[in-house]
Amino acid sequence: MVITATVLPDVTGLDKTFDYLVPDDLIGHVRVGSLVRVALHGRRIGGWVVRVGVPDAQQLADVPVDRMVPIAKWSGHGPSAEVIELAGWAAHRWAAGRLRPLLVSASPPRMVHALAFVPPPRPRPLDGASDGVRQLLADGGGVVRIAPTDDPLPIVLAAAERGRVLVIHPSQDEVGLLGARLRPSGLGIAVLPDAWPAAAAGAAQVCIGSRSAIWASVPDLAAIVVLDEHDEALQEERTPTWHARDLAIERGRRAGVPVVLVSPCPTVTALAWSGSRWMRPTVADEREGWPIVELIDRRGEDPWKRSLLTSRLIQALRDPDLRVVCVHNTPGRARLLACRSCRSLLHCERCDASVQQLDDRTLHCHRCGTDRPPVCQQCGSSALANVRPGVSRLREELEAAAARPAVAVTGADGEDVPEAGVYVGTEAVLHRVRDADVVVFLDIDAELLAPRYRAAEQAMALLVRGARLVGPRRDGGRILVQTFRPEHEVLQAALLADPGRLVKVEARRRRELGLPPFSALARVSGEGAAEYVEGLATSAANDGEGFLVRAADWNELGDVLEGAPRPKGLRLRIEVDPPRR
DNA sequence: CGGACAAGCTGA
DNA sequence: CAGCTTGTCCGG
Repeated sequence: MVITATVLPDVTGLDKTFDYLVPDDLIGHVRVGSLVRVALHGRRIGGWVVRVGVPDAQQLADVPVDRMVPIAKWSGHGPSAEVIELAGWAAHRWAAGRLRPLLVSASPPRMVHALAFVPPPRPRPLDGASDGVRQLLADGGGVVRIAPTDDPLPIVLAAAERGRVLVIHPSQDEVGLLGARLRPSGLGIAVLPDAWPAAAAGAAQVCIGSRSAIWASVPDLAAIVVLDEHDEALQEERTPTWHARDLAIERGRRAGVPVVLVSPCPTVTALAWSGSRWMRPTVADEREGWPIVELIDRRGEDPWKRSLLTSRLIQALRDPDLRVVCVHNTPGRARLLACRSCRSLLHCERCDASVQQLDDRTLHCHRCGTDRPPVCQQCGSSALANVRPGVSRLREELEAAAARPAVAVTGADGEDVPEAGVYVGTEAVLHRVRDADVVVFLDIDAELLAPRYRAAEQAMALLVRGARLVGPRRDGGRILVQTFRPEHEVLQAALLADPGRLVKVEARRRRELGLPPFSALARVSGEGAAEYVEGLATSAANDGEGFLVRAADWNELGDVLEGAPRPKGLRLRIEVDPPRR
């Protein structure tokens, strides 16, 4: 009896599987997920085995056995059959059109030739495990809301009581720290991706890693924990734009194991999934885990004298004992300029987009790249008002107001941030500065009102980052939020340490507008986008740079997106759950 | 993807 | 018509 293997080549652009004979000496080695080398079209290439067994009639009709060649080599262990199937689901869920990028994420960083399989650990109670989460896991898992400065370790331990667990955290740094903290527990710890072989052998009870770790192969998985479920870093930025939280939910469902999603500000997506299976701290405990939040109401300001430097902010800046971090998501010097004499907004002469000021001599158009001197094209005046200052201009103003040095921090900079009492930067400053007494959101409205369906949740996530940087209120942690919308549910949620206020409003809004998770959304862009959306079964709305495609649910969206031919030779980017729209 | 092969263009 | 480019097809 002949055994064949269906192999997906590890070759970009070759989205097709091929059948090979499994030679007798490799039967037993070649399994679904195995990495192999095969001959194809006169060359030798690597690939994944996606099916093994007696060939069915269809396979034999495609290529008769006497024309099949044997697999040339077994290269190493690859993703488990469970993960290969999950990748197949994900390919449809995120309209990947190909399996390869998903299998790359699921494969070991280096070839693994031997795995010493270890029997699964016996469930046992662990010191420090959370009782509440233990119960939630027994009931099938769900959402756990914690305060921003709460320690998630008791949640991880509660999951680990059940056996082997997969723990996902959006930040690789945080993964390393958590791994180190778990080591003394005596549980085997595999920090992915390096410890891929230990995880795959079952040698670790806790397998922990950042988003790609959701693809780790773990035998007899007993639970999955996703920490900081709200964090955008859980979504892959390249296409297919898979999300570790959604993969965790599906993986848990398929394996019949509980999934726990943990966050200080659970997303509407998480709560729509969990239904009534969610828990939160007591009101008092949650409040304790937040810093003091002060809203600075700017509504009384004269619109033509608007300054980001409110008197409350200046007061904080002038206190030499306070380390102040100011967040403003606008890089550069000035992003929106108005003429002081004729009061018109400056715009690009060629393409009409708003221009930004790079330095004292140059206005730059980000859209078409045109540079010109900083002069109003309406009246010729060179007196310009900075309606929306960028970070480098702000640094100068903050330094003057603070009467002490201020440092600008942007995402583009290198490693070290110089020591200072005042920092200003885009949201990157929240990752780059180690600690602070006060975090100031200079213009949170720009986030709250951003034209993206997840804007409110993204703004909330920023506030949570700020909260972590300053620490809980008992240690004097304080965040200042300058706004014209003090009644906004995001700000009220932070002010009252009650993120439920946001979710309630946001869920209703999404439902009414037919936005995810109550529908499915994708953005199609790239030079082939226009031609591609022509072929879709549904209409697509042009949003300037690309097209938005909507469907009732993910299954339907996947069908729609895969139902149209992709234009040959033209770049096409399909982002399902578009993070930037 | 990358090799094979066919069709199209050029210059002598 | 050799020599070269460009395009399409196909792989087990």
